Amino acid sequence: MIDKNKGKKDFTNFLREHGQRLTNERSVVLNRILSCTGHFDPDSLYLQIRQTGLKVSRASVYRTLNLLHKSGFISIVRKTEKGTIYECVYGIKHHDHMHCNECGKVIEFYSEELEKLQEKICEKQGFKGQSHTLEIRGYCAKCKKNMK
Amino acid sequence: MIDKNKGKKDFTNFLREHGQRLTNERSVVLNRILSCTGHFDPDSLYLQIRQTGLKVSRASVYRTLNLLHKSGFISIVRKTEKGTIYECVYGIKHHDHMHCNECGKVIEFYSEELEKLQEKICEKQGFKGQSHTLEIRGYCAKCKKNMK
DNA sequence: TTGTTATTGAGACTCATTCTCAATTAATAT
DNA sequence: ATATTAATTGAGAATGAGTCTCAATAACAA
Ligand SMILES: [Mn+2]
Ligand SMILES: [Mn+2]
Ligand SMILES: [Zn+2]
Ligand SMILES: [Zn+2]
Repeated sequence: MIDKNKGKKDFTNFLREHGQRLTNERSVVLNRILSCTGHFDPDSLYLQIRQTGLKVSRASVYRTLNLLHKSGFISIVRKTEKGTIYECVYGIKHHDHMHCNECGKVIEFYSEELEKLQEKICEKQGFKGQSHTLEIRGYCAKCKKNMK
Repeated sequence: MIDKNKGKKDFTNFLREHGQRLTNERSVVLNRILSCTGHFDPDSLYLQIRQTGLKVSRASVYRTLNLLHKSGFISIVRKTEKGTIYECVYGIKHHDHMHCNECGKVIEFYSEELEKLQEKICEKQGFKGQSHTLEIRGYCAKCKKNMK
């Protein structure tokens, strides 16, 4: 389970280093994304927050998401026609995604071998890799079967 | 070099199969993207076309780019705040990208080993991979040096 | 506390992309 | 070739995710 107190402390430190403050609004958004298990989009997040009775404006949600992205708490899963999809990566093992073109299902996977190979490829180019996004698109097992 | 005639034929076939027609406008856009060596965005493409004296509306450029994407002539490199960046992939060997966070340089690379490994990983999940996008972000050799 | 400065929120604004619909054009039938 | 039918185009309006403005407010340091 994710340690929210540590998260709060880490985020505060990030903000401090940039001359910024931990406000109530930022704290609310932070808490919400630390509770998110899956992928999410800004507006759903906003609505979820409002449903709990807390008041944070859309502008602040967007602003905070940008901060959380810069500080590495969340990462962008993909950008669709309808907006950006994020996921919380704080205290969560890195993984990549497969995306079913038919039903939209998302499969998360991790391969040590794949990570190592990417590092090797970066070295060959003199490139210092920091992060990466790999999305494999195609058909999940179920949809694959239904196609015949 | 890319065979534009074959390209035209292939695109026409795609359109026919969908009850659509190869118009002058679509032909102009197709020709332009087949001449593109690097990455491009819709509006630059539109302006390039206008500069050659040809008349194609923005709406048609966008519409045709969508068709070219669906038919596999172009692929989306990345979506930025400022819009979508495409590249022509017709008759061009697949590759992935490294992106320098500092200077914006883009390195294209290809690794047979990486492709094979991805296939293996897909099989393990019962997933039928069709396409993928891998973007590695970090620092290019030059920027890496300038950081110290 | 007090002073200083960052932050917030409502709504205006941006701008890439899509939509509308009357006029036009490609493909097909006669 | 000409008429028929349906797809396509373009100008500009519309959409909508995300950003910006700025007066009011809250965080923080002393
Ligand atoms: Mn994920
Ligand atoms: Mn490329
Ligand atoms: Zn599926
Ligand atoms: Zn660089």
